[in-house]
Amino acid sequence: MTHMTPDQLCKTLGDDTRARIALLVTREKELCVCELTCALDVSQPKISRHLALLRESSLLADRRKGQWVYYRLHPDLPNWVIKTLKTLLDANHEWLDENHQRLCEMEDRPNPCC
Amino acid sequence: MTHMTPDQLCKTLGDDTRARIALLVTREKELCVCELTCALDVSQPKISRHLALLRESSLLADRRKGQWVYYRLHPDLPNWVIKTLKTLLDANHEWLDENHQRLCEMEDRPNPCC
DNA sequence: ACAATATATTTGAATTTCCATATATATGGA
DNA sequence: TCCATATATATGGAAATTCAAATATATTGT
Repeated sequence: MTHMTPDQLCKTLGDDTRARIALLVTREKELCVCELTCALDVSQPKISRHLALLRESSLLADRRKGQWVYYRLHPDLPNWVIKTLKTLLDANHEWLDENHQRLCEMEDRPNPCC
Repeated sequence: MTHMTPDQLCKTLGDDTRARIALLVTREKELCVCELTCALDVSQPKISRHLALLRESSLLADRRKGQWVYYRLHPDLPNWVIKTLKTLLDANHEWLDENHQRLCEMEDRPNPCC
């Protein structure tokens, strides 16, 4: 996406699943699909579909590492987008808590971090 | 709305018309329906419908003053919502510029300010 | 009461979004 | 090559969203 507008960013984040993915990734720096599937406790195709939208909107970037595909915030995001994500994250840790918990308790994580 | 979540806020702002209204109101403190109709150059029923959504999501509050109805940011908004709006506004003045221009050039404004 | 202005709501159709299910593709190990 | 795991995509239908057009309501002045 050449130039993200406020409504485009918000539309991308205006869905429970995508907002949780985006804020978890903002918090954890990098997560793979199976970690997100576990953290959100939804089906893999559903996660994958929302990840595709987040990718297409240039909010997330992906890289494959072996059998896993990792998602992170897109390195070219304008500062105001990062700032917005951080504001949302900082004020809503409680809202994300259940997802974060499940992530921490996940077994056989590719890269356990907590 | 008892407790706004990030995805709910973003969903409300995830539409061109509503994002422009919200950011213009954030910038100008208070605007009436006819000012917004002029600034956005869209039909009155369209503005009114989106204002209803912004009202129902508790993002905006309204007050009637004579024949005009003024909209402002809802006084009970949590800080992170205000902060998010200001971040979006500060980084996107250019995006709003055309609307702001039309507002300034509007004739017979109830309360001209620029 | 009537007319003019400002704002809100309803209706119906078109479009978009979302999900579950099924299936396809990619990688690594045996 | 075959199988298991990880991830992506296609399909079809339900639900939500959006708009234009028509209409309703509220306020003010005459």
